[in-house]
Amino acid sequence: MIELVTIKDVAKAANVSTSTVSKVINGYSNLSIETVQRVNKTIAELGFEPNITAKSMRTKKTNMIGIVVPDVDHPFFMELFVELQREFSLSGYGCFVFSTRSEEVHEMDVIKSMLLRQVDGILFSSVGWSEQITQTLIKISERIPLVSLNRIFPHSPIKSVNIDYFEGTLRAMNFLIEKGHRRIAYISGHLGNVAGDDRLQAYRAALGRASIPYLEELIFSGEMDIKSGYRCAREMTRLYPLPSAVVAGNDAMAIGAMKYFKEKGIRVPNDIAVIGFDNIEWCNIVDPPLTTLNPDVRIIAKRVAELMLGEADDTLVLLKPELIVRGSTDIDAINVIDW
Amino acid sequence: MIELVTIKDVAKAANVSTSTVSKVINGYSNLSIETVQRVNKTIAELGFEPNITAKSMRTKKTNMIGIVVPDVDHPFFMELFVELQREFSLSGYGCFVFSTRSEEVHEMDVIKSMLLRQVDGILFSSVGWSEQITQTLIKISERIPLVSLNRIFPHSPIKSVNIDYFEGTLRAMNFLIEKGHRRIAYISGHLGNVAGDDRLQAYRAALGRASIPYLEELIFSGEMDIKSGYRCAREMTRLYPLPSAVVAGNDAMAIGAMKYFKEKGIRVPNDIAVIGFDNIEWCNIVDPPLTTLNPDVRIIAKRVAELMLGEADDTLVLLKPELIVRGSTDIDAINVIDW
DNA sequence: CTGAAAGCGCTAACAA
DNA sequence: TTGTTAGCGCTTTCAG
Repeated sequence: MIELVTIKDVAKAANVSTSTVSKVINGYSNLSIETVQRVNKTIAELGFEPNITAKSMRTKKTNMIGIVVPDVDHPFFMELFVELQREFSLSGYGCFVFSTRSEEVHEMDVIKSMLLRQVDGILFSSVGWSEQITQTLIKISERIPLVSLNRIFPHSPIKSVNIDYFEGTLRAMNFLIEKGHRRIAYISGHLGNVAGDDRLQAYRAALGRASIPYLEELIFSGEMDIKSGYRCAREMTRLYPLPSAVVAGNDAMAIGAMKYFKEKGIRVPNDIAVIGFDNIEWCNIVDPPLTTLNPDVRIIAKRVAELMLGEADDTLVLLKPELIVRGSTDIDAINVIDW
Repeated sequence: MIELVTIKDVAKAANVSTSTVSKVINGYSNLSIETVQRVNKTIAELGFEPNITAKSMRTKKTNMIGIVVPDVDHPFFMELFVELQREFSLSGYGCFVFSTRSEEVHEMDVIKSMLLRQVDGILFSSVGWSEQITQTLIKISERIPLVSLNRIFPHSPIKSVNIDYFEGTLRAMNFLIEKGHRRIAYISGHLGNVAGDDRLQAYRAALGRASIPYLEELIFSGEMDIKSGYRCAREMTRLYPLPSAVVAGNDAMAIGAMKYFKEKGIRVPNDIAVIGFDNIEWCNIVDPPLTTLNPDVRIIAKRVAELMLGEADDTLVLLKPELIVRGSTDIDAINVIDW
């Protein structure tokens, strides 16, 4: 089961050369059936398992994909990681995850350790726009497939899979505006971070189209986590009048905000409607269930794998998230769960 | 930044032999200061990075740890993984995660892929008690360090880190009994799974000590996830009278149960008190916040790393979880969050 | 203190 | 159809 038998041992036992064994292992065609059978039998008998490290060294392929996310702890990236792992394992690849902890300073370190591990491909989810990192990534992409999540690198071999945050946020805003909301707050990710910017633009655009003035005071900014949402909500309650709705850059912040509102007796959605982004599992657990945009992690993972493994010709994928209406915006939303 | 410069290039450029470069890299002592400096300078100039694969091949060490959990999706294992990764990276190790999806049938596959990847150590969280797996693990443990989570392998080199589920459950039960609860339900993990058994025993023991009869009808069993908790709660409401408290094998099931109660207008803790196990982040988010047992993931990760890397002499670690009282058992629990 | 040489386990021309 | 040979990039005796 667990041993140290090498290709050499197999060769000797089967009375063939090591290269023949190698060919059998790798399924070459020009081999006599008889030989193949004999070698396979010996392999089974000796319990031989090819040494992947040695193989990697020769072929310069590790069959490992590096996945870089801002935050492994975050439910969205967690769910994404699980799907990616599933997806890549279908093609015989393993996955490493690395977290930049949402800080640009860590991005270079993470890149270094992946390169050190000789990954065959990288999925990179950027935090910021640092020129140095950008150049490094472009350079890397000339050697190994690099797919970027939610950031486009023009004029480079870097392909990208993007959630259409603009469209998503627009949908959320239009939904609220159609319901009559006029005073809508926005809880953004860190401004200047990749995670923050275009969602906020969509917020502005939607207001513009509805001729609602953009008010600086309605914009809050956090770190994409529950705690930040909670804090932003606290800030928000200093406003008078309170906004009638709030859109958050992701579910975690929306959930944090809902928590604060609940503590203060502010009712969701009666006093304030809330919309998140990501459709993480917890949207269904919180009370009321959270209305959100669903980017469909499964599809994302599939597209990423396709681009990475060269199974698709696209170089840029843009995924439009679907609005999922639940109790945090509609008091009588029917939230059927098939449990 | 990203290159293909080898030890050979460095050697040539620095006018030394490859073995000298190797020695410099690995910090050998018997080298003239002058040489070391020159080599280091060249290394920097050429931007040389040692090829870890080649190194692994020679040293037969990959510096990778394999982590096997029943379910990566599960918040508890997620949090554990993050901590383990942090902990092991301190010693220069990377981590793979593998999920057995809580099914014994997948355990062997997972073991195989880890072995194929030549991991230097394994953390294994068992699902069941299969004899075949047991034997395989013992065999592996004779070659590489194997640490088991929550399961003890007597008479083998397998060390283990264990959460004291018995003690924890006892604490939960005693807490409830002291508050006057007599009719206490229990939501267990799958019986026959490692995750299920001793917690249920503690439940029984606590009842026994308080001279409360054990009733089969108060025992429910699920799959350790939210959905299961929800379903068990649904079953439970068929009972008359409703139990005044329920203890769940983990937080996810407790949270699922709370969700069902909420939907049915059964108030927690007024109508029924709820206690979970794990102290995952979401305990603070749900409403009311969930009383639970805290096994301290951070400590677990630390101990695991110690045992794995041979930094501790223990062979068995037993961690007593602390009861954290929140609103799901005490209507006026003060749940201070330092947000 | 430094270098030559052998080899980790495997693959891939190239020959036979 | 099969075997010979030459490494991949690094470490590690062992000589010098």
